Amino acid sequence: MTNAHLRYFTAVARHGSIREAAEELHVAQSALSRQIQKLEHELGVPLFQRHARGVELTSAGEIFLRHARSSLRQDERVRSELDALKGLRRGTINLQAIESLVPGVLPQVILKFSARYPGITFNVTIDRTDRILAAVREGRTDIGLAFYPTVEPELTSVFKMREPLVALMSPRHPLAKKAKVSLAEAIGYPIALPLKNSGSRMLIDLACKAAGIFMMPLLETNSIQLRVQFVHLNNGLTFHSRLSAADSLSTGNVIAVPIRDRIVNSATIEAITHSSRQLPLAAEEFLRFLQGEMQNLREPLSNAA
DNA sequence: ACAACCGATGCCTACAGAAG
DNA sequence: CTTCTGTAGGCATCGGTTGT
Repeated sequence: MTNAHLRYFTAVARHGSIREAAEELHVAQSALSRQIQKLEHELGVPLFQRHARGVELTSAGEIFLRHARSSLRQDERVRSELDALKGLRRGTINLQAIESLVPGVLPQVILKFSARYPGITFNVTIDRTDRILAAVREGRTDIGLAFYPTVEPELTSVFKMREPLVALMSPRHPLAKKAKVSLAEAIGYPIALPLKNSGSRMLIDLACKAAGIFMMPLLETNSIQLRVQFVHLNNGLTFHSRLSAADSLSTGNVIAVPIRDRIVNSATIEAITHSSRQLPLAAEEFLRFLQGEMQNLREPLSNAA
């Protein structure tokens, strides 16, 4: 049984399909099917039940999956330690993050880190908080950067920073001159919200529920840019985390006003890892680096765009 | 009934390593 | 260097299932 067998097996388990896994692995379906059969023959037990629309792990498969994942992680760790020993500092950091970290944080941090460790490459996926947590839980990514994540026993919050939502609006908006706006004031205007089950949307809904407010959005979208355009053209309001707002503010089309609400202001961005998984050295080093950089970003929010 | 999709399989090639 | 053997993987195709 080789490392390739374990990679093949975990890919098929993840996709629930030999064909899809083969696509991901860039091998032919037939080759993958054969390797899985070989693995099953070697172990003397079927790992998958075959169906017309894919495959499903057997209970033996479930047990073997835990072994395979832990074995692959251990292998990855050993490789990165050997690389470190050679002084090469090679490796790839797998990262899943929320979109709001794209404009003002990730490119700069990755660039600075790459200048210090040129041999390390990045594989970054942008997604919603719930999917980021699932990716960390299932070992598909080293580090998750999530907005206001729910605490789970399998996950560890390595560090967090407070990241209140702010209200974005046009500089000509009637609420633009206020030092703070309440959610109750906001509902009098056209509102654009993130999609349900995004981290920031769940927080807004939670805050509205606690305040006894019903917020009816005119627009729901996962596009930050669309929400900012909506606000700019429509005299409306939207809510962003402070970091993503900073980028939109630089255009001068919108301004940010803090929100008077305890729940909205309790929001955090957190770096999440798997509780029982030892990270590759490169990922560990990046996490420390990121924590330092994100602390440097904590600057007062300015409305003077 | 038919198309689309799935995993399994026959046959083939490419490649690496061992033996002569 | 050549030949043999084992292994992995690709192409074409088959039979089974599912949705229309």
